[in-house]
Amino acid sequence: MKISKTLTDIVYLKIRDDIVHAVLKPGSKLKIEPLRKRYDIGSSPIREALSRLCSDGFVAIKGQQGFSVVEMTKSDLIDVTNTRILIENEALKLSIINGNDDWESSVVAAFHRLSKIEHSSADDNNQDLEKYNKIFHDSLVSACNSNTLLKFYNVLYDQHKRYRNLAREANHIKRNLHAEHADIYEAALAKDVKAVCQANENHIRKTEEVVLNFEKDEWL
Amino acid sequence: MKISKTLTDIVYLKIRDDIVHAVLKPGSKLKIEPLRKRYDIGSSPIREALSRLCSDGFVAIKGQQGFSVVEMTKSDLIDVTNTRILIENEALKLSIINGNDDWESSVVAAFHRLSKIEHSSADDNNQDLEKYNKIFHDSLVSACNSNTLLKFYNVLYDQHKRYRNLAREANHIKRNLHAEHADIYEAALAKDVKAVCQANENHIRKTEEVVLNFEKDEWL
DNA sequence: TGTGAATTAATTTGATATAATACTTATCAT
DNA sequence: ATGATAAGTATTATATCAAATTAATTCACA
Repeated sequence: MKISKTLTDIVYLKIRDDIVHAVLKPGSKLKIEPLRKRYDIGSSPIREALSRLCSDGFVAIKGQQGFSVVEMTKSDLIDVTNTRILIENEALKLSIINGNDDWESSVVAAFHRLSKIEHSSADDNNQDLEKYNKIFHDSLVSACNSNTLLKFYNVLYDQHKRYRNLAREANHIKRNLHAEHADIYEAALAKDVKAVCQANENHIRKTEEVVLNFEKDEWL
Repeated sequence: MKISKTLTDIVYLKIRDDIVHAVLKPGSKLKIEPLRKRYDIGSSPIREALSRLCSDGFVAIKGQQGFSVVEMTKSDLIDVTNTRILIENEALKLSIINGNDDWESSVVAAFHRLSKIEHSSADDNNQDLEKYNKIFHDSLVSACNSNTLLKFYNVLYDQHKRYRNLAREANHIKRNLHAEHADIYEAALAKDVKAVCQANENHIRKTEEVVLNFEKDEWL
């Protein structure tokens, strides 16, 4: 059997990525014809990708009035933050309870890899930071044994990432990401559920704290 | 401005309903041509509706091999049950904390309406039971003030309903649904968060209990 | 303001191209 | 000769495109 990604799959990931990185701006209309040109494909794959993104919560649809990027608002940030903490902490808890030695070593490996990137001070390493940050968080919840939690976790991770990208650009507060990750890491290896959840909540709430204190002109 | 539902919207709800009621069987392939005939529309609205259902977790897609109804399995039932309890209990908690008098009276009204149906012993009232059951549960969580939780709640409610329909048909255990609802209702009005969560968990776990004890031939 | 043509854009259809599956036939080792 | 496997062919179904339809929006004019 041949392996083959469909155009819909490809454009789904591209549009999702462009929304998360605010290349496609919150609230902006997603007209089919411009998207066709932008991604150089027909309207069907575009529409199918947008349909999936609707259920994921990145795109809104209004009957007969087309698609648009969902807005970013303070109340949405609060909602996404709280729900992400609920979901991710539950997944962390289960992962610690169920995790075997393979899980543990995958966490060790991911933390080590991420730490290296965090300490390197190259200017163009944001791509890598994003990538290995996700791999680290993925490894932590990977033993939770719940497809539903993992699905919600992935959606909320990227929804939250939209706000994180805002916070990073503004970059008021000096943030020690490595220390935050180390807190989670230590507690996870110690299998201390309560401490992991606390560290993870602190980590997630940092973004909320920064972005909620934005001045008007820093907000979109 | 005119109000107008798109064909995609309509067929999305129909297919979702047919999956929840096992008219479209778990694991079965969802070929476009038969669905076209069944719902009497073109392929695009069908494919867009199926794309949304993918992200909702009712439909699976494999690149170049089309759509299919997601399987029902014991491990999925356990997963959906646990996650639904997590989400719905959180929503209940927030609803009780935030709920004002309007919320309270909407709960009273919904409970009263549901009770009437539960006590009537007409044979063809399953449609109505489903409807007012949902309205009652909706009213309980309606003041939670979290769109994300409500979205997840709605998805999990229907995913769980697939199993509930199995349980209802088999109907081994005599189940006093009214008493279960009354427990939730009393605790909600008393604003007793802990009791509401316990009553809601009991309610949800009844289905799990029944279905997990099925013999092989009762399972799909 | 309100009404109605003109324009733009969304939705839907039907047709085409491409990939997966089923089926047939041919090949080879035992 | 027989059974297993591979290669090629026919069939079916998916994914995609492009055109047609229908609804929403804009704009001119009353």
